[in-house]
Amino acid sequence: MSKEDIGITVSKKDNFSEWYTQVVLKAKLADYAPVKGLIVLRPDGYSIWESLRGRFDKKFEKNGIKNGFLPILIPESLLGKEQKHFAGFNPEVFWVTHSGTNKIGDRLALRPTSETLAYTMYSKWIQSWRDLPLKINFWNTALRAEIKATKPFLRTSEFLWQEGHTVHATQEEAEKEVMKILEIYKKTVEEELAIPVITGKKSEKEKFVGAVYTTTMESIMPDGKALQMGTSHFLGQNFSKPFEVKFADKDNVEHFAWQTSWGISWRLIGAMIMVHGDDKGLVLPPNVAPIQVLIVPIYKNDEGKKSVLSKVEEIRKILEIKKIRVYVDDREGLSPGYKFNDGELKGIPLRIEIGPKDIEKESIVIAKRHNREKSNLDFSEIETIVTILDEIQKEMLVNAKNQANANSIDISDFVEFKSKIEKGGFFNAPWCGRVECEEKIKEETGADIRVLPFGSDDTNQKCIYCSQESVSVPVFARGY
RNA sequence: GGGGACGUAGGUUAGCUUGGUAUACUGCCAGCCUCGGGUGCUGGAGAUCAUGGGUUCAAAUCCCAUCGUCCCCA
Repeated sequence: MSKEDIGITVSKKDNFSEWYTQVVLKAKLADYAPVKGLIVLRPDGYSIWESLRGRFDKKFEKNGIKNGFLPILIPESLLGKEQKHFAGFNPEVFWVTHSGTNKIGDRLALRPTSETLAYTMYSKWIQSWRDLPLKINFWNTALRAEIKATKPFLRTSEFLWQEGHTVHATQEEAEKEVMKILEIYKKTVEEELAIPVITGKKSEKEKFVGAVYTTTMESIMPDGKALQMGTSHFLGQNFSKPFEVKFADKDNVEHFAWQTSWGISWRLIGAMIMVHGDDKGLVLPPNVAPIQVLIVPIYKNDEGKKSVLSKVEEIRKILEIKKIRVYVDDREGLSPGYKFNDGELKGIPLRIEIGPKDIEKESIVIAKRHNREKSNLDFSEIETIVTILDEIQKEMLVNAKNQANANSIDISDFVEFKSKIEKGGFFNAPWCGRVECEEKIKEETGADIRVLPFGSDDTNQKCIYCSQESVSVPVFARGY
């Protein structure tokens, strides 16, 4: 590896896939595990996850959702109880067949998702209307054997996620919950990760196996491909019936309950990398950055070192009182330039440079990561860094929105659709609502219906494929 | 589902055609020098050449098998 290779060696524009992998590895977010399709999360990567998790937990808690923990093994007999669900997941289930040298009769699945296990428990816990609603969230991992090419965070055979499972007395309440969760997801992703999303429903073909319907949030990546950012499912009574999740109502009549399930995964980290990163490496939104401010002290000799470092300490204290996460890079034997590049590779949102010249002028140099702008800031204005970080966070969302808009088009001609899909993008195209057309479009273009955005019903147009009357204008795209 | 590439030090890799005890850079360690955009010098540690078998006086190199990983396209 030459010196240049410490950093990112390909441009995001020319080789997106390679660029992405390099950022993940070189920014030390994750590394490949010795088993195909699995990755190891390193502290910088895990810290982002923890931070995101904290933001979600706060909102879940406000909504009356508590955290629990489920074991990882599910007996086949349970997993198979809801047949469509089982058929959907079976091809990618890892099975545990032995305990030590003994063969296990009812083999055990490493959970691909936990509906069947959770609802087995729920049926024990719920007897009365007084037990409802029951709202539990689980932070864990799920395992799905990926045959397709894997990619850190985006497609791995084991992934970190949360799966929430709620139970309600009425259909109306359950459906409200589905929407409430989707709103929490959208808000959190936009506010914390600075990634705009489009929310709506999945088509019948793309919905979660076992759900009545699936709501989703989708984002467009810079390479024009769509990424599913999170889903919230209305399960109706599809699971409560086979799993006997039922309760006695006030009138003492027994009813099957209404259920929801929903999840987001560390894919969100992958999305964040893709949307914000650049040729210098990772770019982190301040809200989730493990380190928000990097301070690089610059000095020529011991005397300069002393005065610079004491000033640095002063600044650090001011920032820490303001609850800003600060790291002083006082590593010996490394040049400032090295430290600048290192901080940029890791995506630290704001860098402070302070040397003898600055002490003299009573100011510091600040460099913003997201637009790489440098400017001066007086000692007396250090506290405004709180506001600056806030502005960065907002600017990143605006930039991402512009990027997403530039990648979305309204389209009503299939020939044009086919010719333009190669370059990627979100295509808003009218559709008749029939699965045959959906399948044909997928077959001929590789694009599927990512989302039927809320409010996209439209009967005044012609289906882009069959020209029959449209029912809506979904977002078509090729996906990850 | 289809196709391709690869496995040699922590990382990237040379050597393989034509068999003869492994090359460099980077990273790491120690010391010195430096420090406003990936510093320089000196010294040092680090490799059962993926695994198993075969051919041979001799295998990273040739042959067979196995395992593993990555990438691209639908």
